[in-house]
Amino acid sequence: MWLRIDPRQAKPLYLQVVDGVKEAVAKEALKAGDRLPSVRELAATMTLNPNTVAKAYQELEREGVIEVIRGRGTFVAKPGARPHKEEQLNAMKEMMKQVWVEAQHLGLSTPDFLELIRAWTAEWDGAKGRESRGSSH
Amino acid sequence: MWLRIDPRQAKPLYLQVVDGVKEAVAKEALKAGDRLPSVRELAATMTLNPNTVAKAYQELEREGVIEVIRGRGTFVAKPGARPHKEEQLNAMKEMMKQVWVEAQHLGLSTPDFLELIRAWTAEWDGAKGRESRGSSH
Amino acid sequence: MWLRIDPRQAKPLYLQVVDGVKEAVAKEALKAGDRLPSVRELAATMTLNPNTVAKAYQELEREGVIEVIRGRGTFVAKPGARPHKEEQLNAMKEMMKQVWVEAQHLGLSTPDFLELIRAWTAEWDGAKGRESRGSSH
Amino acid sequence: MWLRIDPRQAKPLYLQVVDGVKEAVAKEALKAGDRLPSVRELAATMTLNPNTVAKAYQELEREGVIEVIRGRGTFVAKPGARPHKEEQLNAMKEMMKQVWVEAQHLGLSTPDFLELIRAWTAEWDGAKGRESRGSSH
DNA sequence: GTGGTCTAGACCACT
DNA sequence: GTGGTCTAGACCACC
Repeated sequence: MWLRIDPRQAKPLYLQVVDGVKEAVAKEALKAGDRLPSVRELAATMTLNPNTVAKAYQELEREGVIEVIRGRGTFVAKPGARPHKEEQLNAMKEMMKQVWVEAQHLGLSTPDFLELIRAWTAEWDGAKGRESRGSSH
Repeated sequence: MWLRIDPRQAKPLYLQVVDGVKEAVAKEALKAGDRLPSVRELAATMTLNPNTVAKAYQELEREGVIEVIRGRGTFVAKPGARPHKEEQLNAMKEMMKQVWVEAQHLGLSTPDFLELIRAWTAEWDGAKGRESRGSSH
Repeated sequence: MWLRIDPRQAKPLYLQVVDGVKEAVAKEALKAGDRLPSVRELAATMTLNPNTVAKAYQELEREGVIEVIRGRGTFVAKPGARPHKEEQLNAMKEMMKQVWVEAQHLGLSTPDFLELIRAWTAEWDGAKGRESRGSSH
Repeated sequence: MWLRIDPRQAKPLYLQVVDGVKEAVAKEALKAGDRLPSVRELAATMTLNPNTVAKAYQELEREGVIEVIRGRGTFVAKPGARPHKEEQLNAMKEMMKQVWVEAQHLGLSTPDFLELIRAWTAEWDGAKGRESRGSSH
């Protein structure tokens, strides 16, 4: 399964679902057109409240990651046509700044920092397609 | 002032203070040994409740960013001797993964992604010392 | 009840809660997976302010003694995987040194001192499981 | 010098002085009849406020560790004749219980725990007389 | 003056 | 229902 939920984490459950789906798509464990489990199915297999899953799906749809077709199911959307590009770039920069601040406090030099990121992205890129059983977290 | 608080953001106020101080230290707008405003002062200038500031300062002390000297005030700690290095590296990787996932969804290629980060870090590194005004957030 | 709070003691109330819970876990009056009273419940039964209990619970979570599951409650964590082992051993040694200093001032010989500790630990070990009533404080 | 003060520690400065003197006496770096520095001297060499040192000396006198002879100075008291024996034994047991609780949380077995204490006391006993330049803390 | 603790009471997000 | 955050205002120990 391309999703792992841990109720002990501080991150809200619905957000874990959102980020988990997005990660699966990024790692190509889920591809455009793939069908997602129904709200009820996912809730059952992950032992979540259906409301929690529904909220996650709503958020994913709002971000343009998935498409809900009434009566047919839920599908991974085609890339492109993502709304809010501007917003998301800003959010990304903000998150990136936080990462950078942490790196400074850990005493990482800029070259070491960039090299670390290069290695990590290589790892994640390498995981593409290979069913997303990821080393991290 | 090296701190900007926005009560409309979703991020809790005390966390904005924590991250703001850490960013100021990373950008060297605050240096080891510098005295921070007292809890009451900062609360007044930022129009926050003193308890909110106190909570932020306690968190910063736990992370080893600042040192509290009873009855005398709060000071930026010397770098090095930061506890929890392992955990913080893991947290950093987790955050970085999220950034990477977002980048994938924005359709950024890995080289473009790395170049973007390189440019951002150059910008932040360049801000060091220059009293941290501008560009961010 | 496995907790006794005395507002006349010098020790802060929230710390009494923290230490009380840790003692209950050590004496196995609380076991891994057991649910703790909710913040409001404990506050009511102990006639404390909910904020005080919340602060204690947060500290216990930071120390890895309990786990908070959002919207569901608070539970005793599994042992092992306790963070900060090193620091805690140092803190233990420091406290132990204080005990030893006191013993010297009371004129206890080292063998007498060790025998006293042996007896006390036997007493506390013996209390395990037996619902933690008695002897203490 | 048999005293080390660190204003960054959470422990109040006057208590650091109290405990430092008691430790020096326990380790026989200070012996009965030895003259202590005057309040002003100690305050100057330790860069403390004289009020802080005075408070510490008062507490030490209350506990029967030192004797102040007006016009002559302050001296380490003879052992025996310590007041509050009962109290102090209780306090010791309470502190010891805390140490034991921490040990339980670190997963130490009772024999390991006792052995650890035996080793530590041997170390401190061994330091007696040798000018108290101690490994710990 | 400093930070630390505590109470009271409110609002919110999450499940 | 749960815990998390925030405000307001008080008291205290320490320096």
